[in-house]
Amino acid sequence: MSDTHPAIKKGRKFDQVVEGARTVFLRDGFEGASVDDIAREAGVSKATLYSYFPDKRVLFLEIAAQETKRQADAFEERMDENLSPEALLPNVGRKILDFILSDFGQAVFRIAVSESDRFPELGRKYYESGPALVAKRLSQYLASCTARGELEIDDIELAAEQFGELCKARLQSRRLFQACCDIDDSEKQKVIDGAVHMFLCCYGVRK
Amino acid sequence: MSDTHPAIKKGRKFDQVVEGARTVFLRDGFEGASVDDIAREAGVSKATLYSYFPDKRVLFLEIAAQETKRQADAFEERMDENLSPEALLPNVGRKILDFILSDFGQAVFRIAVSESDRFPELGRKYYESGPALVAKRLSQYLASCTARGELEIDDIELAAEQFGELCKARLQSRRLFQACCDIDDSEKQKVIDGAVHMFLCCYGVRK
DNA sequence: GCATTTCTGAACTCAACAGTTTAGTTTAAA
DNA sequence: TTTAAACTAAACTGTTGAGTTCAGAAATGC
Repeated sequence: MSDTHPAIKKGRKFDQVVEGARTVFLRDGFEGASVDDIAREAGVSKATLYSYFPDKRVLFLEIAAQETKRQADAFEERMDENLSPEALLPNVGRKILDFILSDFGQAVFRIAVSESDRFPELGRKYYESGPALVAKRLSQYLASCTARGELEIDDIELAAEQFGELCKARLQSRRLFQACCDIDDSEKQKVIDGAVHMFLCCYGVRK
Repeated sequence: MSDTHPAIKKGRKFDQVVEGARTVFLRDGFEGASVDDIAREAGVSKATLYSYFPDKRVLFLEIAAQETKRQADAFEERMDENLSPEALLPNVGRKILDFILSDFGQAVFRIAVSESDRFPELGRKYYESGPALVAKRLSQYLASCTARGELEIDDIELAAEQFGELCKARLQSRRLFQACCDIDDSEKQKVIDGAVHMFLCCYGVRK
């Protein structure tokens, strides 16, 4: 942001520009967003906007970088490795699902999918700071569980990705393709419970 | 196509137009495609194109409808209900995964995601003729397995969706976000085996 | 107060693109 | 071979949107 690269920030309305761009790009995508829209939303003149960013592309990439970072931060917190899978997985699952179904999660996903052709870097960054990061954190936790003998997993990374996948079952596509109005809480819980059950069924140690 | 609605088809180049539009729309999306491009790709003049379709939107929806139907056809064949899950699931999983990773599957998914805001109908249709259809067919099969006592499932539809989800683990996003060059066969097989194993582990009857 | 930097807004250029028109050419069928 | 329908090429209109320019207004620092 402005604080990290003060050299880039020359004026007082930098943050307004970024904030406006964020709103409009997340709402309309790259092509869909017009620079005039962004300037209006930011409460700033076009000339000001162009004094900060050389073109629309660069502005977009700046926003995309910020948002993937924001996404990464949402998952960066380490999991408590001492908790049992029975206790921890439902919470993690719920967090993943809530994020995916949130307006922000949907918007970022949509942008990443539709623009990763035009901006390959963006696709990779989204992947690294989203799905890959979650899988990595989860893998670390699962490894400690297997070390403690609470789980039995041969391919830990695959297991982590399977769990992530199971949490999205049904609901991600339903929301993405507007196949439903809204998703109530009990339905989310059913999916999470199913994911945890299936996971422990497969990788839990026999009692 | 032309044969199903001969009333719409007035001239001999109808199919060329559709074919060209298909190529360009799948490659560039709705905004990214220009009508001049389509006409050039189709080997047809713009006037001819506009003699068939009133505007770009309608042309796009025609293509989208065709492609979702094509997608549906790929999964329409009934599964052999007499096969055991151990025998059938790996094949089904492989089919799902291959489709998702194919150029066509990727292109249609990408279009559906990025245009379902502009064309809500498209999103719904994609969903119905893709994920929902697969889940439905799979549910029917799983029901017959539980009836035979080969599987033990309480929520059959959820189970079907879980299996579908497991088959995409890791590889769909990897491909979608260009986080890899290409995906070799052994990796696909590993994911499918993992999916089948997990599924049977959870829903298979104890032996 | 005065000077400097930042910002404004409105008008502008330029290119791309959707859709139309027209005058003339090709095709195919009778 | 004639005729009508289908098609073409190319020029044209109107719009939208990216990026620029500039004369002047507002904020900031001294």
